Amino acid sequence: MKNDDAVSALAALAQDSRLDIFRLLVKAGPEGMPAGAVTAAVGLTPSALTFHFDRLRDAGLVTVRREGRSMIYAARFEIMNALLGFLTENCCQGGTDQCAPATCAPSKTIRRKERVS
Amino acid sequence: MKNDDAVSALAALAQDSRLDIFRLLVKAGPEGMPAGAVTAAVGLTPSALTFHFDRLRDAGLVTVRREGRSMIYAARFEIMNALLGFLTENCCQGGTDQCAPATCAPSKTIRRKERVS
DNA sequence: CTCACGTTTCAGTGATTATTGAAATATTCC
DNA sequence: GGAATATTTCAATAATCACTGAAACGTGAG
Repeated sequence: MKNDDAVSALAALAQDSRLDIFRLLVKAGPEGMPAGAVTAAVGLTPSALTFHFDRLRDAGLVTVRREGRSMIYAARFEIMNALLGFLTENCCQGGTDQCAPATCAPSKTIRRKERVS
Repeated sequence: MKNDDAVSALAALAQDSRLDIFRLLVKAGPEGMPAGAVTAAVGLTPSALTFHFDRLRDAGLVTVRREGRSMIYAARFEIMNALLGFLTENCCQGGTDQCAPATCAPSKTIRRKERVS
């Protein structure tokens, strides 16, 4: 992942509603979910949603496909993964073990106290 | 790390010059480096630099201290770490192993030629 | 004290962002 | 075909952003 790609991915996630939207899509898994369901969940107008989806899509973080009259959006985990890789590399070049590897696999095993939603 | 903190950290890094600046500070290590050195490296005016430093500082990603007439900026690795943790958690909740843990520990093995001091 | 240095503060500017509401588009059902 | 549903497109608007240049501030040197 190049510098520019990282910047657009970061920019795509650097907004309240958009981060919410992406988290929803991550929870929805590779199948994705229809735009309407996201609209209902985050409480924005449909056109505002389209605006945010476009930005996420430009950054490569989501895909979209039509299914009947619905548009199904889905997270692209590979890109999110690439972003994490980029950040980890750029965070850890100090060489002084500042970034513990433990930080990066808390999803299933370790449960932190900072569970906020 | 809360949702809002993540958004400001992401926003702080979601900009070309600022990402460059932060990477420089990461390379500089916990000691940090004076604002002037950063100015010279990224080619912006001093006031533009102050603008970006402020944003990074608001997000908690850097600290600053005075040393003589210089202001020494340094990356806060703990915050970057917290951001990575937040993103990893929010990327991996799909439960389907989409985010391999392998992505997260490339720091020590690979050494680049970009040794600058 | 005065000067030079390194950096910040401030006012101003053009570009981008998030949002709204109305109209247009695509699809299914009757 | 016509109505209903799901979503996008478009124009407009207020807020925020990145940047510039001039002035101010704090610090050390002579």
